Amino acid sequence: MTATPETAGERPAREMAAAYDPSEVEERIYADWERGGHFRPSGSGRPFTVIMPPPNLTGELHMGHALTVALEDILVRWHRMSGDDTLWLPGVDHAAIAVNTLVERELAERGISRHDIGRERFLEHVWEFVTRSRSRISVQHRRLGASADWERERFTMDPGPRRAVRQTFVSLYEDGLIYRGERIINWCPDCATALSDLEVEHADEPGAFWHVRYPIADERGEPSGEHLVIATTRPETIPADTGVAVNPDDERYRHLIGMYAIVPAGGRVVPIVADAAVSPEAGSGALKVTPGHDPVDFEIGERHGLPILSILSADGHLNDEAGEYAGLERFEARERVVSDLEAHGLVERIEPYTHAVGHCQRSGTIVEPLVSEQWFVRVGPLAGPALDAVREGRIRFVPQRFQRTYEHWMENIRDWTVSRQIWWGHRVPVWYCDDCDHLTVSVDDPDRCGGCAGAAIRQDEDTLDTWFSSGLWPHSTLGWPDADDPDLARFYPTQVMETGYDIIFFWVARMVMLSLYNMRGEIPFETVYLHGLVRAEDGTKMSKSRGNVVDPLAVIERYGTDALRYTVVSGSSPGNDQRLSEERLEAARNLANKLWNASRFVLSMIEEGDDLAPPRLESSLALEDRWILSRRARLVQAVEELLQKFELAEALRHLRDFFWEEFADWYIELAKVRVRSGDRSPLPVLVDVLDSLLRLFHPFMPFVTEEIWGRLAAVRPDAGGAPMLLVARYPEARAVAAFIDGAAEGEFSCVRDFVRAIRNVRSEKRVEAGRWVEAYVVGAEATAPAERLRPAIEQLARARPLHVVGSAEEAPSAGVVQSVLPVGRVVLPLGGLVDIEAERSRLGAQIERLSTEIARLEQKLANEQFRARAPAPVVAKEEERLASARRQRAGFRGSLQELS
RNA sequence: GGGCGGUUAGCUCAGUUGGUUAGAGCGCUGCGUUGACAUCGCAGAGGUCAGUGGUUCGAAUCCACUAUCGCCCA
Repeated sequence: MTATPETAGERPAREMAAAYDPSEVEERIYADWERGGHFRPSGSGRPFTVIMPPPNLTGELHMGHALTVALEDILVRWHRMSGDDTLWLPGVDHAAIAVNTLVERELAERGISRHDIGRERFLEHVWEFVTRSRSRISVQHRRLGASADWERERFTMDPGPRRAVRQTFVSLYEDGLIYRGERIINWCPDCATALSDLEVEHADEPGAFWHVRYPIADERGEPSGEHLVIATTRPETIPADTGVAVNPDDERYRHLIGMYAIVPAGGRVVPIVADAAVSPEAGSGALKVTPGHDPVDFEIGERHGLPILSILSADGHLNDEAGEYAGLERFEARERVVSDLEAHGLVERIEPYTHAVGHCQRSGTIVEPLVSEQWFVRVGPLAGPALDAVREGRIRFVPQRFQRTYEHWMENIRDWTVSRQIWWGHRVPVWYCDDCDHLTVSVDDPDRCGGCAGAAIRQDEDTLDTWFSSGLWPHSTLGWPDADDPDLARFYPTQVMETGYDIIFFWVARMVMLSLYNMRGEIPFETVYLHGLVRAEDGTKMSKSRGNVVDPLAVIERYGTDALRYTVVSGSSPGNDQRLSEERLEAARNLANKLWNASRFVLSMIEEGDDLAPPRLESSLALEDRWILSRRARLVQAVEELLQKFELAEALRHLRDFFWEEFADWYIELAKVRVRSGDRSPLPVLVDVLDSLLRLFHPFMPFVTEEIWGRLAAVRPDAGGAPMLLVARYPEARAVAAFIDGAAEGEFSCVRDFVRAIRNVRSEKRVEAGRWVEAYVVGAEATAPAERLRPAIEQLARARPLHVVGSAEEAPSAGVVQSVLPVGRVVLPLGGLVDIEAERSRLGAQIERLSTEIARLEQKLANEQFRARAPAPVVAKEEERLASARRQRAGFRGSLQELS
């Protein structure tokens, strides 16, 4: 065939490169979307709101963010295309401690400490950093394809959210749910601030039990000559001991209760008390009580009126209270105390001991429990409603198992330390008065004391835990506390909160508590969708210290955004971790390319004058058309159901399978045959199914689909007048349900089996791929469809001449290779290629396989219990399988007989 | 110590009301490139679904126990 001159109709395709090049497409398309204002809510339809978890200011976006963006963008694009009034509100978190530390470190490089320059100057430096960092995050989000409404972007330090923080603090204070008190808290000497319990990570570490002798004394402090052995893991805290405790039921020590002990470092005489909290099994069974530096001891101390000694300063060095150890760093002090004790013969033995040690989540430093005056949120009263909302099903977890995790935490909740000794963040809105004791707690900066009206007031120096402001995120971003904000009325409560399971307590739980509190019982979101971690290829957690962090932007450069999104989404089953690998990224890139090329081909087939109106259900439709349209309808249905159930990866798998294995591998191949013979009728079907596929795929792989769809729309504009794919209508199951055609599917699958059977025989018999072979298709009931698709079978199986016959008698039996199928058989007269012996054993093997199958089915069907209890369709199915297996076996037996 | 999750092909993983002969990607084997795609096509090999016991007509799926790995909480 000679090359024909290109027709005008081939124009759109000829512009398409032979391979999809994301770098040429993505940024241009994103700019078009944004310029078109398509990320704003449409203003009509049911509201659908997602508030984006605000990434930390500090860093580059990582794979976790990429997954978040991908999952949320899928939901958002799907709802937008479904006609909902969709709002995806992005934001950024000020990451108080992290940023404070980062900027301090930058300054330290220039030899400056924040205290040298003061609060105001320091904050200027921070804001400078904030501006740089925010723009970087924003660019990264756009590269990921996030269709978020940037005009509504919020920062936790914006005036609105700031006001929300203050209002919440004031309300909680007035309701008695926030208080200031001297309590034992977790102190990070590195960050020089208090931390909440959640910010402390426990890790088992090898340490030791130092068994130390405490001499016994009478009330005048005179040694009695006796001593008591106490095991401790932290000997450096001995100078802060203010008591010794034993279990009241412990026979060994009962006689010592009421006596005194001499603290072996410092020589203080302290009382020996009885307390049930002491476990007789732990260590020696006697406990040194250090209320200033241990949470359990703090409580024991309170019960027995023991004084609190605090020997540690903010930077982790011992202070003057530690006497001779003052000025030593805490671990140096440990060594010194131990060596002094040893010198005095007071160490009985040292026992290796592995125990859980608390580390600062940010700096990794070992945290010190110490007594300090801080602000606390009394969370108990907030936890009740937060539990109810979940138990009553008003808030739902996906996957559901996390509900139990949430409930367990809520049920055992403890007061929340919210003040931090750093400057970056929301400053505690409390003013102290130099003239009276009154605390002025106010939303607006006061100029005089609320108690005595004096002007000598000072604001609290501390700032609030970052999570305090992010806990307000679902409503503070929508305008609260301004009750008149139209966004709050329209978009609250939100529908989905999608985030990592690792921040259920930090964030999700607190959002529920604080939102219910501020919004008078209205929930912040209906569904909490939790995803897992994106791990490195070897299954380890990505971390800077391991150096195995994969940068999403680097991946995008190499594979494209759609490939990245496909990879992380297809690998994510809710709540489970996944591993990222080069292979999976390559597979995803290949899919994008396949989509591109299949589309390129379909578009290239379109000619001027082709009727491209969507196909309608008519009897004139060819079998394969009815088949693919039926399959599409089922696909639309499956995707719709799966998306509703948040089964995004499963929906994507259905899409991929339909596209690749049905549309590309079969329908397009069949269409080629017709079009080459001059039949234009497949065009409307090709175009329409491609159009649906682009729409269906779009939320998952927005760029490649938008790019192709633009070319498609140039020849067949959207019926609804959509200017771009992201605002075109998403296919709905309801609209295509009528195309479901079981008969067409059944007939087509017979034809497909015939083609496969012929290919199979050819391959087994090593017939050269290019060679045409004569073949018989024995159709039985499938004769009519086989006849109708004769040209397709010829082409796809490279079988010519092809004889379609009704029964086996009409096909030759000598010198042939046969394959018997459930619906019929194929017969290839391969003459010299046929090895009779090989053929005989091949058929024998088939017969044996079928016999086993038949025996199994017969036994099953003979079982009265099965017939009585299994549902009728299941029984019928098994019967059909049995009949089919018997037919096939009969066919093989016949063939075998004819061979001899 | 309490709770949760994983264990399915060589590797990474799907498998959501229990019902064909358990699937995919990658890898592997054979064949294939003049017409969408070698970032591809066709054909194929490969699994006692961690183990044991139980429930059931029927179990990868439900229950119990065991082993092992991991996570969270204390």
